Amino acid sequence: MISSKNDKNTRTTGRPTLNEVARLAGVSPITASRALRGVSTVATELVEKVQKAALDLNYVVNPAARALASAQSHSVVVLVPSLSNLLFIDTLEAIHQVLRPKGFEVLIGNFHYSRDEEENLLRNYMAYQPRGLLLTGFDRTESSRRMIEASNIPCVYMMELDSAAGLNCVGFSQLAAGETAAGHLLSRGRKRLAYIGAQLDQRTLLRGEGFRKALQKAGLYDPDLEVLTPRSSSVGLGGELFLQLLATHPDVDAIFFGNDDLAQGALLEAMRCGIKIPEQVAILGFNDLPASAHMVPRLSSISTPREAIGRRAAEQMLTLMAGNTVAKPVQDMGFELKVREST
Amino acid sequence: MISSKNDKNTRTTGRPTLNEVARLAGVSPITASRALRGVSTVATELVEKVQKAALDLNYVVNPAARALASAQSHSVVVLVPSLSNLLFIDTLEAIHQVLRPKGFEVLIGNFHYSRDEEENLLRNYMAYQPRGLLLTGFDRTESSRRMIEASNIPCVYMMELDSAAGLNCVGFSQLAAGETAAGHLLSRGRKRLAYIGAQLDQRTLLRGEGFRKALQKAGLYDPDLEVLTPRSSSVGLGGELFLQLLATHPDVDAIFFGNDDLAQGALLEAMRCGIKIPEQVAILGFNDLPASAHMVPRLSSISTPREAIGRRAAEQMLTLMAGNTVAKPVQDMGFELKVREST
DNA sequence: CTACGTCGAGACAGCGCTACCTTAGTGCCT
DNA sequence: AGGCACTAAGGTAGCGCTGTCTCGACGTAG
Repeated sequence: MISSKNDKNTRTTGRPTLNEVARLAGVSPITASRALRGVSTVATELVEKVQKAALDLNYVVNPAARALASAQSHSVVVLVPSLSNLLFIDTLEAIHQVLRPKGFEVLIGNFHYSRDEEENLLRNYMAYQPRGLLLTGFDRTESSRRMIEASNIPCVYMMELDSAAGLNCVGFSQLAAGETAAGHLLSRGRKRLAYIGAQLDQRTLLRGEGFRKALQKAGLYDPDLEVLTPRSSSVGLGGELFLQLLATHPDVDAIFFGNDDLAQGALLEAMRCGIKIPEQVAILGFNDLPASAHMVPRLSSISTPREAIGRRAAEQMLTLMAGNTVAKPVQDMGFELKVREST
Repeated sequence: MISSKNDKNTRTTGRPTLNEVARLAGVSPITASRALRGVSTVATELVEKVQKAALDLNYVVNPAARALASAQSHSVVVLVPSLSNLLFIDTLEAIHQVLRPKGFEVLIGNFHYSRDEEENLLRNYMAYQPRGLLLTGFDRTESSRRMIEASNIPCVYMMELDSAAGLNCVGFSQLAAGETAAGHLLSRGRKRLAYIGAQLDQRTLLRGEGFRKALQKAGLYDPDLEVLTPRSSSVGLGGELFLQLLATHPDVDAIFFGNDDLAQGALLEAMRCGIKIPEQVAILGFNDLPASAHMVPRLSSISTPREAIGRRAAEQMLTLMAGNTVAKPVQDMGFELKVREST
């Protein structure tokens, strides 16, 4: 019944199959499969023969067939809240760099800082039976959480640590970053410190919280100087909020911005209006985006290890996907205060 | 032999299958398949029954099995030269927006402006038997070209038009953009016009070429005022090149930058050094990045339809993947000169 | 009332690969 | 010397889905 299948069946892909490789190498298909996957129980000599045959035929596995037979895909889903500020690009790049060489396909989803959209993406991407999930932060819908739980797919959380309870996560303490920001501005002798944050994602809020706590401790907290808006972070918005704040509170002498683009916008508006930075107002940014060091004056900022987080998270994911547990599931990658001219 | 498979076979995914949906709906598996795919030869009544059953069971197709059986994946590969300036993000987003709702999976590859890396990505991604290729520009290795040709996979080229010969492409004329830039600066009465470009990708070169041609026509072309560097485009680099050029050619009175980040860097350095923009030097950018309108002075720029290009390219791809030919394979999406304070 | 075309539904088989089990072969202990 | 654990290779079957062929039911024309 197997005999001759020499007719031109249009259902095939036309590409060489593992069977042909095996035939050419003079081994059974299953041995060829094992040889190419690097399963240990194949003699070195045979492995070489198979590899040569595969090369000769220009063979590449059919991922669909592999996924079907093994009930496992080779894809890892990464969900990020935004691509349009450069924050997550570095992280994504690093993830690619680690995962691609190991044969994993990276599926990127952008949920635009929307919990519902994240849930949607999650639901959609679950269909691909991903081997792993790389998620941003801990703030998500209950359904999302249940879906992740129920799926039993290894999951690494990126960017935050503050609410890591027995989860695998790689990031830094957003709270501590906020405290550091406050500490730095206080050390400059400032008394009227404001926080301006946009997007209002969990991380922005946590940074604000850290900032607030530090100010409370110093007895300098004023809720009026906390400007939060759900609008999305941008240079234009930064300038706008900066001017608004100064108009209503002319005595403000330091501002911590939740993201560098906001701070950059503030610097530009300050220049336009002749407001002296840092003499009148000290300005501190967050994330240390590439342009920040070139602003006038050069923007002080808290530099975040975005690339390192991506790399480490991907490495952790590899460990988890191999069925091992991670020795140190919570990885604090820290952050670094870059003091420049604006403070 | 088929009889009872009631034992817990670990090879299954554990998710509901089409068979179970069919059983619940009281139809044959193949009918269920057709019903869910929207194949026309199924009675409306049955379609509804199947859809209800699928919903009840929370059924989602197994893409691997589908791909294997139909010898067709549902993935589309998009290769872009960079993610780290915002250029291609808008395009990618638009592509996602069009392709995802149609059930296509978007695989993103970043080739970092390297032809070899693009070839590599192409080779790797070919293994997934993508249904379509969305590529950036026409400048690639001969092997890449052959691979694309041989694969017989529909392909849409984005961003450029200038060398579109019978290919499907969506973009705008980079040459014309360069000419427009020159025309604008000339209309401001400038005589010593420079072009500063980085990265040296095909598009940057084409814009330079358009710019040069226009200057030659005006009899104002000076090769010394053409600064090209393979270094990657950034705010810092822009400032650096700007200062260098002014140091060696203090008489320059207008500069067209190949990308806005370079121009932004120039504006910042100019401010730092007290160089009056546009009085001493007019500065024109390219791409109209979000921050440009907020610079001091506000940066004039040529705005490019990045989002529209992505959308249109994806739509074209849908047409091609459906087996149809595109009525208008070359789509010129144009560009728009935004005149602001810097010129 | 019969013949024929059309259309909706099902049976069958197979896409390319790998999990599982079996078999053959090796060395080592009792 | 026989049995046992262990390793290396192969045989078998099936992952979940869809392309293709087949069959039956229905409606219309002669």
